[in-house]
Amino acid sequence: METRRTRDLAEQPRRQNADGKDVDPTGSTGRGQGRKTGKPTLSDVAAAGGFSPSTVSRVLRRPESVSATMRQRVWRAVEETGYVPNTAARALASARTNVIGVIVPSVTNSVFSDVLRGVFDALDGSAYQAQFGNANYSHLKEEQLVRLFLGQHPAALVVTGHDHTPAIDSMLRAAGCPVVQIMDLPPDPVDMAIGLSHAEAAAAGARHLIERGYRRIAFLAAQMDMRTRARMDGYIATLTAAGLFDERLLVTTHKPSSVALGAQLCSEFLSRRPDGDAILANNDDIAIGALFECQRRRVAIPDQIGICGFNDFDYAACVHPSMTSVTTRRYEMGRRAIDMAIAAAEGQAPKARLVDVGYQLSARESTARRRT
Amino acid sequence: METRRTRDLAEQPRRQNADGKDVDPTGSTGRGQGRKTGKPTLSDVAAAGGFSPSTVSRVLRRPESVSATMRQRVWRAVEETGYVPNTAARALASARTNVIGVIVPSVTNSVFSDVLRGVFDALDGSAYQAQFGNANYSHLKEEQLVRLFLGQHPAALVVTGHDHTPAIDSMLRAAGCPVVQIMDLPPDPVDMAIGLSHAEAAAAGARHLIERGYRRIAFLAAQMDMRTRARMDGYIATLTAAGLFDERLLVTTHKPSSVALGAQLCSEFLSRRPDGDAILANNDDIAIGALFECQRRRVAIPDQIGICGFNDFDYAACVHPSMTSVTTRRYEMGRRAIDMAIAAAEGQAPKARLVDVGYQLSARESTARRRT
DNA sequence: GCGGGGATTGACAGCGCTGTCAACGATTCT
DNA sequence: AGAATCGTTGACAGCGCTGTCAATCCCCGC
Repeated sequence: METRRTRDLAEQPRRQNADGKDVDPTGSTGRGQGRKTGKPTLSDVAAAGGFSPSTVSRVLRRPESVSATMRQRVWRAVEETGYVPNTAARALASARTNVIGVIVPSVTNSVFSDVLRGVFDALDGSAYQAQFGNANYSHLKEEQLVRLFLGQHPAALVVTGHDHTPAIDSMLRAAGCPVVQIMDLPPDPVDMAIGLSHAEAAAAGARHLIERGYRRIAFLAAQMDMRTRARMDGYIATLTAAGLFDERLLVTTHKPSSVALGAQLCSEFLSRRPDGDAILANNDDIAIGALFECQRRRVAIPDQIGICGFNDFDYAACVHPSMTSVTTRRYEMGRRAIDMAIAAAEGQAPKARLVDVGYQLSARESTARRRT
Repeated sequence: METRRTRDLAEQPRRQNADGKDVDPTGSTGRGQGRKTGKPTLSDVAAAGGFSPSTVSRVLRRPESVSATMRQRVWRAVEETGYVPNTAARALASARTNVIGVIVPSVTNSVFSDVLRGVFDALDGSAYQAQFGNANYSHLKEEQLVRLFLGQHPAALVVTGHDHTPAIDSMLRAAGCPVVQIMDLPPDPVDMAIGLSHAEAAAAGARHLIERGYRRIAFLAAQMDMRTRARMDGYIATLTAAGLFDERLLVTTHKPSSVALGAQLCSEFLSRRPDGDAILANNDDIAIGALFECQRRRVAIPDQIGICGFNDFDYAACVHPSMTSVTTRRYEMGRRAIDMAIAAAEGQAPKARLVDVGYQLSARESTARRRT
């Protein structure tokens, strides 16, 4: 803190007394300016307006419990002093905060940036704020974050997925605050959950490809997290049922998902199975990478190879040829998760513990093969 | 809080006394378990181990100021009680926090998700955490956020850009904590800044197109924020200097940037200027949207139209034809901004107040026109 | 063998706010 | 008119932690 001494503008009257005499223009009993931070406190406001700190607190917390005249006077005093409540003091005294912890496995992944947008929008205008944790697809990191967040008495916690370690699971179940699991439909939700069945969604994509006449359908996936596995399961089940499954159709890696990686996986598939005729991608970035790779190789889409992505990012509809994808409601999950968390934090009984936001197959040109 | 009663696992011994008698196994003077939250407090740890709360606090804050034996005993007691420090109490007592406020204009925009990734990585392993604010490209919202964040005594503040309102500017200058402005090179930094000259970077893109023989070069832009304007200025200056500027080459909108919008802007340009031969896009999503639109119209890239994007997102190199773009170091800005903030928060003098991370032109196929 | 100095540890008073309870009119009811 | 009631406001004791200052102890040199 030595590095910069910005002048403290002291926008408000600061009854500083360099000579030791107490200067209190209001003549009230307030204890004067806050000693530590220099910022006006509740008592300063009370002193300035001539009422008790309790009243000021009340006006700020539950205005309806104070008479209209008093409310007006307090508001004026708050403005005059430029008072800003001290979050830490409030949290300490009330043993609660307005912080909702949100833990996602990645901030880079477009999937989660859509979720975060929903979160921000839901929070906007509410009295709550989010604290984000990036678990980096690591259980260890997730555990640290849950511990850290819970230590701060959050109003609620939003976590991604349901494949927690036992330690995390028991911490969540003992959290003492509402917990919302997002993205999945856990069989045994900790508290509340909002998501979709990734297995079913992927199965729908696979079924679509089969219906369009494709037979040798690869599954391309990176970042083998739980949702990816669930999608793979849905894919395998569908292809097996149709008598089309073959181990060599699975092209996966543990590296994080990206467009470049999609191109790579596509290359691998085409060299491994030169007769391959379709791709079900675990994510749109993989799908679009595969699409570009096909274009580079002058492989015709959708006639030689059909491609179905997953998630339906905004560019899926824009590429040429436009890309078929399984649409997921990521924004909605983020938004409603926070709505549910806030409602629960305020004591409302949840309308539903488990919300299925579903999915939707958005068929476009990349799978529009003429039936064979 | 009525909705769910998760059992409080009370992982640690909780000297609860239902019958009113005080049960204190240690026989020490500690005041027993915390009444409010039920969680163990500093005094509980002290009581459990038989030393004073001050000592425990010291071991946690500045271990080197305590004897090795004591340190060991305290650590053991902390583990036994499962003690987790109360952030609010610490913040209140010490009038400081370990929170670094980070305000960005958008979380959806890939530009900022890269920055955030840098922020998360820099924070990881440090004792600090971030609190994010999404200003939504609104000065009003930004002002609220700055006020809100500053009210919480952050350890530092990271803000985007430098076109703040006077109110924000004076709040930042009076912040009393380190402030890092990112993305730009402000002529008069509030405190510290890390960024690049968007005008120069865009000028480099424009120069590249001119060198490649393009003459009727459009500037496509959405989300007319300050950086977009700076880029437009760089573009205009370069084209004007080359005698190539024409108002009708500017195709802009205030809508938020997206791939779909890029396609739209491209359409508009092509219909407005059927003779247009190149596009300098303000952002890669605009550029890629334009590229797709050209493909849809069977306009040859790079021969009929050359396209240069901005930022160099990971897919720029993957599309077909691969896309020329001006590379910016977004991850680095996020990462180093936090490093600078932490260093300053810990009293170190900044190595530099203004850091220019530069840019780089990544020439690829989309501008590889045979010279005319 | 005793005083001085440094290294450790403990005591204590808040940090700014909230929740609880008491006090105080102003009504309303009997 | 007196009692009971309601609606408001104020007093006060912490919430759990830290910073400061005082107390204690140990080691050394004279």
